[in-house]
Amino acid sequence: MNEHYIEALKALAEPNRLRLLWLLIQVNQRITIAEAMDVTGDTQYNASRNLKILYKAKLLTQEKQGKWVYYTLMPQFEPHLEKLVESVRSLPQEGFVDIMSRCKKRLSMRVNGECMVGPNSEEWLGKVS
Amino acid sequence: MNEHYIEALKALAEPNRLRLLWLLIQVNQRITIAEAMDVTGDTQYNASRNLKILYKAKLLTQEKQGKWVYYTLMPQFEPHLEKLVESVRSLPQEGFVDIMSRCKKRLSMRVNGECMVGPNSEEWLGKVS
DNA sequence: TACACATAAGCACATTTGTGCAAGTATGCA
DNA sequence: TGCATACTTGCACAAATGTGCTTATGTGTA
Repeated sequence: MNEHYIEALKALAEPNRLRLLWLLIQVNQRITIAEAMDVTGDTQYNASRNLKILYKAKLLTQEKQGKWVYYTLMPQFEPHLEKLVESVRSLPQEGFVDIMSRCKKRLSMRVNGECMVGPNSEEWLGKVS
Repeated sequence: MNEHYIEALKALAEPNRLRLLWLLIQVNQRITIAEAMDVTGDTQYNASRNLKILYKAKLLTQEKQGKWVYYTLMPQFEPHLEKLVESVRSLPQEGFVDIMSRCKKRLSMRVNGECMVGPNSEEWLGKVS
């Protein structure tokens, strides 16, 4: 009954995942695992695993497109889950400014809203060096 | 920075503690460990430990009075924490009806708003048998 | 002072959770 | 058809977390 809610709380009670969801809320945009890796500096395993955990907690939707997997913020309709997401949304930006600018840089490499290059590309490394 | 927030999420991501906080929100009343034990059926150790974890996460306040320790919902002023508590408040009552009636029974044993009897008292066992 | 009782703390142990490494699946492109 | 690339899964292991049992602390009362 509220196992679903507990699962969402657990998913968020980990700094990397909280950061990921915060990002997805703020940029209001779907994101691939490759992009998440570049932005957070996480390994491929962790980026994939953490996004999947948020997905299983029904906080994100998943959408496969060619060789990319896009994750998007999932709209919530039950009041308690809606408020939980709002709570994350109102987290102060303080600790997130760096991540936020990296994310914007990474998303600017899109073409027609589509991710084009994989993780640790030349283009990306040039941009953030 | 948001370690405090993470700590609150972790504190809530456990069914017994979520239930305790939900109760404290709903009854809008301080509660002793003895009363929590009777209401939830938890052992003394777990009731004490879980209330303390919620207290350390700054979701409750603690107040010692004679041999009793009262815990009370702590008002939140930062938006993200305020909304987190509101999220718990809007959890559907479904799974909590039983606990809620037990809690009201237990609180009706108070005298002038003070807890008088310890856990597993004759009076309590008579009431719920 | 001695005793009863409410709560806290220490220890051992099982379960869960996070992480790195390595192998597997699936898609796009030459 | 073969290869590079995006992502997933399985395994081993360390760290964190939940629980029961027992023992300590601290308060009220006779």
